[in-house]
Amino acid sequence: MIKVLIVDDQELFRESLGIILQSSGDIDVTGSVCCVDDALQSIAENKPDVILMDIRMPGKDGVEGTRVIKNKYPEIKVIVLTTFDDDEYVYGALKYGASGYLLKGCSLSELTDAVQIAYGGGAMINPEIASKVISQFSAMANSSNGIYVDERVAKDLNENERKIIMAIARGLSNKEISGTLFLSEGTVRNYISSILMKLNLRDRTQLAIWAVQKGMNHKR
Amino acid sequence: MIKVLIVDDQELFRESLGIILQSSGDIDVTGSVCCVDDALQSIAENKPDVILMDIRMPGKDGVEGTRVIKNKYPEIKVIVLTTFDDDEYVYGALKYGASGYLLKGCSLSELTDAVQIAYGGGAMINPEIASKVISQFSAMANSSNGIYVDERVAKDLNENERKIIMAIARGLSNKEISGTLFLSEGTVRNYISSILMKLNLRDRTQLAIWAVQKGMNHKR
DNA sequence: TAAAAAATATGACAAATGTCATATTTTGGG
DNA sequence: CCCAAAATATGACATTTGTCATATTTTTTA
Repeated sequence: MIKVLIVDDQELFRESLGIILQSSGDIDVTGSVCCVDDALQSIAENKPDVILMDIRMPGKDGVEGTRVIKNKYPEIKVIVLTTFDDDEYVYGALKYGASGYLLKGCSLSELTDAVQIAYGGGAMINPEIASKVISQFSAMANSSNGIYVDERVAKDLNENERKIIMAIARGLSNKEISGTLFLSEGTVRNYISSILMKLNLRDRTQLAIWAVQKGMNHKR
Repeated sequence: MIKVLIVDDQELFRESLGIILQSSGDIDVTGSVCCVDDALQSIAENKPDVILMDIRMPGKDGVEGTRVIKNKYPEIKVIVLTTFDDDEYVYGALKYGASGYLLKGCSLSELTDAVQIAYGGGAMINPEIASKVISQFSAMANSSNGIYVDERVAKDLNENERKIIMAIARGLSNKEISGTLFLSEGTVRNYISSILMKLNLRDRTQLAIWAVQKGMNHKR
């Protein structure tokens, strides 16, 4: 029996999904909660093998949830449930080690397949999503490469900082950046210094790596 | 009818696959060739919708093949066939826009599904491979970012050079690399200097960017 | 408008990086 | 064993990078 926890803020969806899965044979739904915090509680109690996690939720969203959970329980597999137009979330969740990505509109058998595949160490990605991943994927900041940046900090970088990061991620030197952005070289250096401080990185190379993985190395 | 071209150097595999697919109903195998060059010929004649391409082939391999074909015929879908331990190739092919990645050991129905999904604009990735993609995927080198390295030169980098590049792509300093690879810091610097020369790049940041985009920033 | 906040700049400095010429050591044929 | 090639090392050097304290300028706002 594979122990499964469902995390979704819509009670109706959550409960009915639970009932269906439960009746599908080799799946044991050990919990069904509405948010990440409740999930942590339930995990501690029941130690599920696989977690089905909605991506859009009030409070911590599924991406954050995946991060928190995989961080604390790396052995638990997380399958992310999403609607078709949730692009922004896709890469984040994969980055944190989600074992799959399923459209909410998938069939029951696809879902149970995904649970079993995830349980076995594989990953299931809906074809529709896979093509997005392939075409748009830029990178995963995978903690195994040592470059980790707090998303919240990354979020409130201002316009200039972003421009400078993009420039670095395209391989420009300080002098070139200075020329491009019409700032003195010293100012550019100061900006970089402060960016590195904020993101807790050591040098422009680490910054470039992070930025490339975030797909920030493209004009437009 | 979906027109399919098979590219694989093993004649037996290629021919039998062709026969099976042909008999599966809505697939029309318009060609079955042993190498990329022959494939280009066949494409010109038959304009297939989907190409099944082996990854290991003498001459141009499947990655190069995907690149060449997608470059000339972006509308043709390429599904890459691989064995389980072909990690090195995976990211390359996806980068060039492959519409799927299948283990050669997959079932016939998985294969026909994949063809249909690819034809419809989706992408099919074997669960086993998907998990690798998720855990190791690093980035797609999109030529629009200005860091270009001659593939032929890149190909004959030796073991140590690769190790150093990987280290740089993970954000390590020269001192750290020296410690990791048991070389003196000076030697590391010399290596880097020569790598930069070979690849025609200016500094470690550009090298890191390139390497990350090639997916070289992961252990093992 | 005056004060406060921000953006931008400067210069000094230490550390890291990249280049080069030149050893020294290791290794694989012959 | 010897030699030549390779891998590795060293030191000197110029440049770039990152940090910091401290201006100067511009913008915002009270």
